[in-house]
Amino acid sequence: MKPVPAPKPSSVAAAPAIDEVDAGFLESLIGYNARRAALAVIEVFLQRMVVYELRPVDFSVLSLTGHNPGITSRQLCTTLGILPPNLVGIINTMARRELVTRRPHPHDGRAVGLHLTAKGFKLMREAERTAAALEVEVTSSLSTAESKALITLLKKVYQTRQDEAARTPRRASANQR
Amino acid sequence: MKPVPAPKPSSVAAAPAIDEVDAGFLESLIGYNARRAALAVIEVFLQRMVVYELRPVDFSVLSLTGHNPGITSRQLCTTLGILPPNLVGIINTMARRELVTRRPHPHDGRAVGLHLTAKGFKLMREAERTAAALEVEVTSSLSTAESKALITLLKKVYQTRQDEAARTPRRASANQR
DNA sequence: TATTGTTATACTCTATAACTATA
DNA sequence: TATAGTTATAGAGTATAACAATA
Repeated sequence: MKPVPAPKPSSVAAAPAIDEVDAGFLESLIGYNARRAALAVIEVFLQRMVVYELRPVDFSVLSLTGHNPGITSRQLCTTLGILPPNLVGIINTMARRELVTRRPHPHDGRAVGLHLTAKGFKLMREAERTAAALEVEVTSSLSTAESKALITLLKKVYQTRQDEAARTPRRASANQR
Repeated sequence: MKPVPAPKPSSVAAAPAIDEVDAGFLESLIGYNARRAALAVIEVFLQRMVVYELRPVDFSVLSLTGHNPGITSRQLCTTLGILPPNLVGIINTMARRELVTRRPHPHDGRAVGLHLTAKGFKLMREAERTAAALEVEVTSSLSTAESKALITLLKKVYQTRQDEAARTPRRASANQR
């Protein structure tokens, strides 16, 4: 983006140098732009959540469990698009930190209901407040209407994908993301 | 957010089961929605690019090199937000596949200019066509105006983040996400 | 027979340190 | 001294297979 000295009118255009990268094609793709935006926001998220020792997944599990007392591992996996083996460690760590407890499921002996402790709820409230503040910051270049529109459009994209995947059963219900 | 059967007026609310997960809070966050949308689109992208043996990074490198002949590794890294050590293997593989060649940089003996071979250009054109087709598909639930708006809004989010990071030099220019 | 939760493990992606050649 | 490219390696994140307990 800086002013560049005019290219030497020299002869051999054999292997010219690039001074301004043209990423035009990539920037026309939803996937590319959505990934860049997600990474940019998550970068800030990571910084702000360090004090709570919460990674994005941890935050998601905390928030979902707080708003859905008794939720099962399976439900967390389906909602967040993560695999059961990878959730075990997350829950274990949170249990060791005394943020969540496992209680027997009311009518399924295989399943376990997850619940936040008082400490867990306190952390959830603080972390959600921080996330909400961060949200305002990250959307500072957008109007309120634009922020709402952005979220609506993003949901349309992934919910449509999700529905189509459900309508095209690969075997049963495709598990991930 | 779907209608939920009225809670049984039963007695012990000890450990109720969750039948519909409320992800309301998470769904209010740009980062969460952008990540979900990116993953949904990339999933389709992965499937369609299998025939070309191109992962998203490979595609990006191929496209950028095709549109910017003579681009350096450093420029690719900066543009795509990947680290130099992780790019080496990508370029090596693409060179082994005879898609790119390394040529001396016109006026910097340390740098190497990257160029597509004829085979590389052919693959780039095919892959870009596929990506463009996929784009139409993935935005089927959006109007043309909505698709354009979505991309504009996403760019606003990450370009603002990017600019602020540049204005707050942590040491020099913070390289990575 | 199918599903929940779990262990063990492999694979991919991303990050850090250190080296060389050139500027 | 700083930068471009590279090597080796460490660490996260994500994936598959297989098992016990329950449905």
